[in-house]
Amino acid sequence: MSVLHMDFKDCGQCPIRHRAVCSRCEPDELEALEAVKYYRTYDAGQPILWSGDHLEFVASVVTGIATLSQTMEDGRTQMVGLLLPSDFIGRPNRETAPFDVVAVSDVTLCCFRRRPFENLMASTPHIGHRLLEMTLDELDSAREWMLVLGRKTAREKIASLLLIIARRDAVLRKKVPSDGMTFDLPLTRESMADYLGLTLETVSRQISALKKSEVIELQGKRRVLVPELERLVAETGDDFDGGMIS
Amino acid sequence: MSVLHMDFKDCGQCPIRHRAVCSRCEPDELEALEAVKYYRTYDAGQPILWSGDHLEFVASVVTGIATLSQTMEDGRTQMVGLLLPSDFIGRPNRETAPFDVVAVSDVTLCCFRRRPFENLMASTPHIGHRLLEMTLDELDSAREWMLVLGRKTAREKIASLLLIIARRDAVLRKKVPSDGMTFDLPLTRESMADYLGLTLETVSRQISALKKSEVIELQGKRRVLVPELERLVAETGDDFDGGMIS
DNA sequence: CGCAGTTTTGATGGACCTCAAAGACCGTGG
DNA sequence: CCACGGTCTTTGAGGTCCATCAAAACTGCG
Repeated sequence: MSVLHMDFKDCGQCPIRHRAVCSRCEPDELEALEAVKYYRTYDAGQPILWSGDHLEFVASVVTGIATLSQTMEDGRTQMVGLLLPSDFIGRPNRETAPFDVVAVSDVTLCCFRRRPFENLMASTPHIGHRLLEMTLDELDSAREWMLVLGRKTAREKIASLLLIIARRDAVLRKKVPSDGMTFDLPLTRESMADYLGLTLETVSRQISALKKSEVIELQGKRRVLVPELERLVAETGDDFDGGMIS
Repeated sequence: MSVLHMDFKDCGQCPIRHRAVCSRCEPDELEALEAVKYYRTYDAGQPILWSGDHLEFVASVVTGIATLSQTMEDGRTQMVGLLLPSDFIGRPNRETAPFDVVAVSDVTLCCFRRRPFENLMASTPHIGHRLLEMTLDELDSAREWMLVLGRKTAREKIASLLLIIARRDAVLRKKVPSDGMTFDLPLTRESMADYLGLTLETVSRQISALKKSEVIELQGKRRVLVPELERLVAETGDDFDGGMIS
């Protein structure tokens, strides 16, 4: 951990340098950002922010995975986003967090105190432009997910989630999703259920069903092999691959 | 219609001047925008954009209501957004429309050809800032809607939708939602079903049920009276009012 | 081994969907 | 004025998918 920590103290070495909110910055802008940034780490399972918390910082996810979720008083939970490396947490000009943010794996954040960040945004248009672009992408993803939540069957929901994870995983290792690929599920059955608007039992049953139909194979409980990508895509209910990864 | 048309040829007279993407612009910036804008109108029911269409313009809704939706090949439809006056359609730096846009009522758009708009955005930061702010708000709304779609019961979904429409209606007439207020449903039962991830029969049944429980009264099929706002809020499943309108 | 957390599997019930038909509303034309 | 058709809405009957409740199997770890 501390080794990594060392590594990206210098923005030039940062693993998310080319995708994060800072990706468009010129060297001098980067220097200004570098002056107000600091790193924080969270262990798997730890909360990062509670809904309603005062926002003292905004941040980029550098490593690890976090979830964005909402919970009703009676305990019903809906995950509203999956935060992967380079994704942005928080928003300028807002005092409080609108959702819960929880570290799913060990997480490292690159944080900026909110006020200085807001000032910087006003003076360096590249940050604002990139943030707009990222936010528009997030909005499209959220809207696509609304179709999954509102209209898809349990089986289609599972297939959709598996496909998304498969694609993101492929992007991370700079490969193209292909037949025979394998990937790890970063989420528990319960988290998957919270993402999909199902119960964990239904998630388990549908994964078993997809296995039985030979759409996927399991290597242990968390590792998935996709023999034929086309068959998984067919199970999502979408007509075709839907135009690549986000 | 043509009277209105005359009215907002001058941005200074525009009804959405203070909320739309142009709301932060200085007089000279407004002049530049004014040079590339033009109005288009659509009759109720007309499509404005099909998913996949080449985007030649971006636009603000000036009057009327439009929906943003997605349809699967087998016909299942999910509405992913409701576009009201001042809401923005399209996105800079994207060639094609990601969703269908349909006029629900008669609609007037203030359009900007996309290229000139993109250039303007690069030179006038106020537009980009406002668009970022609006997009972040939209993203929060979309995420809140994911909880409705994923976790709420049919009755809670209906109550949530009614409350949202009630609040937006109150904002439009510059009032505060209150006991005894009335408002019109701009959507058919089928559109409501598409918004809520239900069937139109279930929507109808749950509206009847809320009427029977005296949470709402109906004046005709499209006009709703809310005797006690608190009771409607209670039916949404949310703990309390959730911090005002967006 | 024994325990806690996670996952699977089974049995049952209920919320919502599907199919069907009747009722309400509205404009058109006789 | 009423008949007529079209659209929207309501209501009913029955079935299905998924939630709920319950218990067993698996996994990792002290």
